[in-house]
Amino acid sequence: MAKELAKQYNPKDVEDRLYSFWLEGKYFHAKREEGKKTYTIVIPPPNITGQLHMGHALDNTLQDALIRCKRMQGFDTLWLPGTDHASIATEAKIVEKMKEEGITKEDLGREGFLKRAWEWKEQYGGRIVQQLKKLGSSCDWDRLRFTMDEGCNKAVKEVFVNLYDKGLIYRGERIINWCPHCLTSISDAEVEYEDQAGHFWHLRYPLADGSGYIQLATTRPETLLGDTAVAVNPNDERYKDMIGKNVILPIVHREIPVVADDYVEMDFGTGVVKITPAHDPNDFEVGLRHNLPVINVMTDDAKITSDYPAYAGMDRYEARKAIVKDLEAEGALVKIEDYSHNVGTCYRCSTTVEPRVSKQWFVKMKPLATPAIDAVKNGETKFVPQRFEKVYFHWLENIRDWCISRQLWWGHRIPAWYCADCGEITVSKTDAVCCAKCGSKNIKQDPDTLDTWFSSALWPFSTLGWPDNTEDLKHYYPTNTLVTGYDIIPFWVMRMMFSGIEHTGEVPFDTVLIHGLVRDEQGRKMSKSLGNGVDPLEIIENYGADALRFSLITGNSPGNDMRYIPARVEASRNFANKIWNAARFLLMNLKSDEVTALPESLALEDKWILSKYNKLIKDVTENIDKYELGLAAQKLYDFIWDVYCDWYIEICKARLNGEDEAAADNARSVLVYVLSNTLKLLHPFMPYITEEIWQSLPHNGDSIMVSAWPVYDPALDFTKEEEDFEKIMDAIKAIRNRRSEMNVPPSRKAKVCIATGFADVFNAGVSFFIRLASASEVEVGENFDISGAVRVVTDAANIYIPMNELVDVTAELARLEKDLKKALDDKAFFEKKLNNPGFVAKAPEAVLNEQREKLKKVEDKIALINQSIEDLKAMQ
RNA sequence: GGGAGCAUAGCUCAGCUGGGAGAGCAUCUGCCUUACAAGCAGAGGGUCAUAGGUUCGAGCCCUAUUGUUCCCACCA
Repeated sequence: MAKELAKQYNPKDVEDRLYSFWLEGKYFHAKREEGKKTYTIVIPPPNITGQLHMGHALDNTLQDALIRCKRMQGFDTLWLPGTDHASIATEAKIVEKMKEEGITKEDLGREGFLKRAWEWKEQYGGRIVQQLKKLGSSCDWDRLRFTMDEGCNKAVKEVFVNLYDKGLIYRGERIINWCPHCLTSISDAEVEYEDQAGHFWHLRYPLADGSGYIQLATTRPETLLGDTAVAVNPNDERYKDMIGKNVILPIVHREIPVVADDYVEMDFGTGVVKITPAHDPNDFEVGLRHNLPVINVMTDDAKITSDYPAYAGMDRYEARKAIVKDLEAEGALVKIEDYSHNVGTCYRCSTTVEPRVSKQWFVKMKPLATPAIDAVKNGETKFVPQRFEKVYFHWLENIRDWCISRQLWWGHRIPAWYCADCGEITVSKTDAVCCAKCGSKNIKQDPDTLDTWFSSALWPFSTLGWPDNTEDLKHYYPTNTLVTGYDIIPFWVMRMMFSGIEHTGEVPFDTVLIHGLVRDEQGRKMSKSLGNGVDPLEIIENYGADALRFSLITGNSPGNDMRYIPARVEASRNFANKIWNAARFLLMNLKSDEVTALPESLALEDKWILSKYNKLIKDVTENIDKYELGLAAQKLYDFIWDVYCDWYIEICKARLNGEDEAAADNARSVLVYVLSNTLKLLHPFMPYITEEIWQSLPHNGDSIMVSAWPVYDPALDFTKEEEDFEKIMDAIKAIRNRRSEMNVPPSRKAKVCIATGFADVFNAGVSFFIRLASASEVEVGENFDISGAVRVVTDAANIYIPMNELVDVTAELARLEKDLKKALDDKAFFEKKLNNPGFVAKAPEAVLNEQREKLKKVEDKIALINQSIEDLKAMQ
């Protein structure tokens, strides 16, 4: 048949064509096959505004590898894809775009804005899906979901109402994190803290009775406008008699009390804290304890309110300057120190968060957190690597109520209506038309939307049809593996866990596979502002999806960050090319398209490769089962390149080019058998090239992706033959080594005489020495009486290469002495170990035997070297 | 302040339940050997951060130290 393939693998000729082929074959589609075990992954839904980045590439490569493997192993697999509406991120982008056009949200109104947002979603929401396809992701696209589609909306309302009815959702006036740029509240998890250089302003507040001053320090002097007390520690002797007195707030000249509260550290600063309940979470708590008034001094965009005409309209930093100046003028400023402190910023826009008291909706977390903690503690869900459990526990154990309302339009609108007549709140799954209490039609829906993570928290079951008890839900829930980065644990993993347990009574997945970040070459986080992001699509364009996938899978261990190193992608590309060329070689030598069985009579080398391949199946399968994908991929790399290509193909050339047609046919069968089955093992990692080659080789079935995963076969365990063949390999390596040391070019052939006690083994390998060890002819015997030969000794043979003119007996002796010394050192090493009574008594039998065998081999080798040395000496 | 990760070849990193240290890239030496120069055959290069400990045996387990990265945290 002699098919002609291009000399180099060209992914562009292959990828789109095969992806279409897979789609047409509906191989990605989950069919709900009765009687099969299920395996389900729900995708971490990428933001509709997003573009594929390296993090997605890694995350989805891992998922695809797992799902493809399980699919081949016969599971009823579902990889459910979808996208996230990403309320705050998307709304910010749209607003920004509108700004360029000179329009504001208010210009459009809610309806108009949402229309625009949906248009945006239609335009860009599909982009990321297309990009995931370029990676080779085998998602069930027929089940593509969106966090704001009809089903997810239904689930969101159901959950909201359920939690409200149980008293787990409430509305309250609390201090929350407010982003003055995004103009919305954000949750604790959405605040990122960073160290910022700032100042410490030391101030003094005069006591109202004129008996002196109290001195304190602050990093935010502008909040002084809202001070409603100063606090000291109740045990602080210095201030004991001031407790209960009043001080006069500088500038504002309002009298405020001195209160005693444990929150104040005596050793820090002066031991006095100004209390601004409206603008600091701790002060808010102090305020609650002491019934202090809450005075909000800022507008929603962090400008001073009109209550303070001198500063009204100034933003918080302008106001700070002005106030400091005024404090100084009033003599209230004692000194200014440089000070570095932790400042909360918005995780979306990096604006400094302003703590603010406002009326928001909250989820009561404690009752939900406890079962979620237990589920991981008792092993219902496990983290891989396990250490990430700590992050999970830490968040859940210290959790505060979750602020879920957002002052945004793009998202799930809160299903609560307020009655203008009686003030009752009506919470309903369906749109309310009248007040549930008084029946008044004068009701208004809450204008706010829900935190985007509120809907993602339901993702593993909302996408399967919940709250309806659909076939998919019955079949595929709970899901199996959740794959995500460690940075998403508090945002998403934790919330899916408590939501799943609360609403379905089951954990949403049994395993959370955590991976790290993909960093740039210098180890920096990839970011837009640094401009150091690497575009996975560009890499696919240049090197192919398989090369990208393989380099993301190998060379890192679960949970650890990795760097993107171009040379590694190149190495993976080269690996793809290597496989490609191995296949080309086979195709050039095959005679038919028919699948042939393994031959009845296997040659030594056939048994060797089959045995190696058989062990590979076991190793790779075990590694994947343990989520050690990097190890599995590495083993495949080594097997294909070093074992199959560098040795087995080379060895087979003798038979393929030989006279014996039957022997050549046998070689063909084994070559095809091993390659096409190894391709199956590699398929989860490199789906395209494996499919392309598998299809061009003799095969049964339509696609490698639905072929059966190879299984370890005890009948292919040829340990004895493996050892025998390795005797030949050792000899070939030793000859090559010695020739290289002596700078003998491969073109210079020489006779090889092998003195060995394993004559039958070496006789079976004669042709290999000719092809791989530059032998002109090979003679195998027990003893040779040759003068002036180059000597090579292995533990199984004494090899003579008569290249008289090259032989320098002195040099030859020196080499042998060197070999001998090494062998004697080895012998001493093993003897020492085996003479250690502790070792013999306590080491496991297998280890003992292994060491004994190694000793035996080295002793054999020493005997052979000694013999060779004596021969040479006799000739001198 | 609490917690976690990392420290192994010149560089980037593997090393699964402890049994004589590995890969890719880089370097050096030979090779266009009719699958592949994106290749083949060889070679050099490591006190596995430091100090203790457990063990017959430690890169791996324990303790401390140093350096580094990250996460969390209310010291104004």
